[in-house]
Amino acid sequence: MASKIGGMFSQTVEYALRAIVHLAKQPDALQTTAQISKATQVPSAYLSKVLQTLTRDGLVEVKRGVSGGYLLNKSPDEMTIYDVVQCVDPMQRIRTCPLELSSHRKRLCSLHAKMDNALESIENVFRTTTLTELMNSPNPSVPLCNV
Amino acid sequence: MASKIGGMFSQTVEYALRAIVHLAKQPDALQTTAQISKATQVPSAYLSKVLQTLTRDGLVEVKRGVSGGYLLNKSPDEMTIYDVVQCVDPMQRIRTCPLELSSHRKRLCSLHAKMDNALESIENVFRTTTLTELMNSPNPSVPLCNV
DNA sequence: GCTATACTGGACACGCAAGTCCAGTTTAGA
DNA sequence: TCTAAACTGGACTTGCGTGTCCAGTATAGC
Repeated sequence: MASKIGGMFSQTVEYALRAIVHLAKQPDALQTTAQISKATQVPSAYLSKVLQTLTRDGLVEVKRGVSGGYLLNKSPDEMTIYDVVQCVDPMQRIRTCPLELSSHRKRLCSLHAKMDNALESIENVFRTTTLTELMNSPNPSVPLCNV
Repeated sequence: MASKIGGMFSQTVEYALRAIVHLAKQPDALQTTAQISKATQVPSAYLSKVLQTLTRDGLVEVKRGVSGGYLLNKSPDEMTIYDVVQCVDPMQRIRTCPLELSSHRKRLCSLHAKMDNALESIENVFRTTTLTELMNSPNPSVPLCNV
């Protein structure tokens, strides 16, 4: 079992992002679980669960039966990393005191305020990165593509 | 069992930070596990494990036996949130491709580069926040203090 | 030195994330 | 209509994070 990415992101988030990026790169051809699994190296039985989650939230579209498969359900420039993360393993900003101290109800203490700052900065990165940006990055290594 | 803070930070990190902040506020008196547990509302048996970890890395000092307890081992302005996090539940920047695709060895693909950006921004917040800053924040709610 | 206080270390329990497996359902195409 | 391809849903396993408990050890103070 692979452990968490950077000690912060769940394995499921990593898998979902790989799958979504793969679908974004194949806009015209339905991709079966087996195909996505091969391309992304995500275990296929588990990938199947992840794709079900993505389907339930409408991020991907599914066609069952022979010659079925998955398709991205939006334009890649309308979908962000944040959308994917929120679908499979939602991050929540800290809005109330985890200790439920009454005096912290309205305003977080400095500790939790700082932790929430950290979450906010992640949220900013994720909300502003579309799939299109991931694919068109000047970075020479294309996601998932071993060339 | 309480779940993860913001879906990102482990419960252990939250507990360790509460304990450290409590110790920072009591620079002159050894604090027993029971005292810290009461102040921070961390289950004492588990807190004891967390304090052992903090002790092993030298963040706190322990004195055993009668009238023993724990003490912060550094000045509060020399210890950051990052130090505590790295001690109990280290975050690691993404430096190599989680898929181990050979072409990604030297340079992360845009997806993992973005995820690492997110980690970097957390790291920045945590590295630059000392315990002193947490205690002297203009924020009216003092950490852990229900007043 | 005795004793009560307090930490240490190991064993154990529980729940959830990750991962597998399979019987059931849907559907294109022959 | 039959069949094979492909997704669906549920049961099951495993490992780890969280959390408990207890016997052992260290030590201050009498």
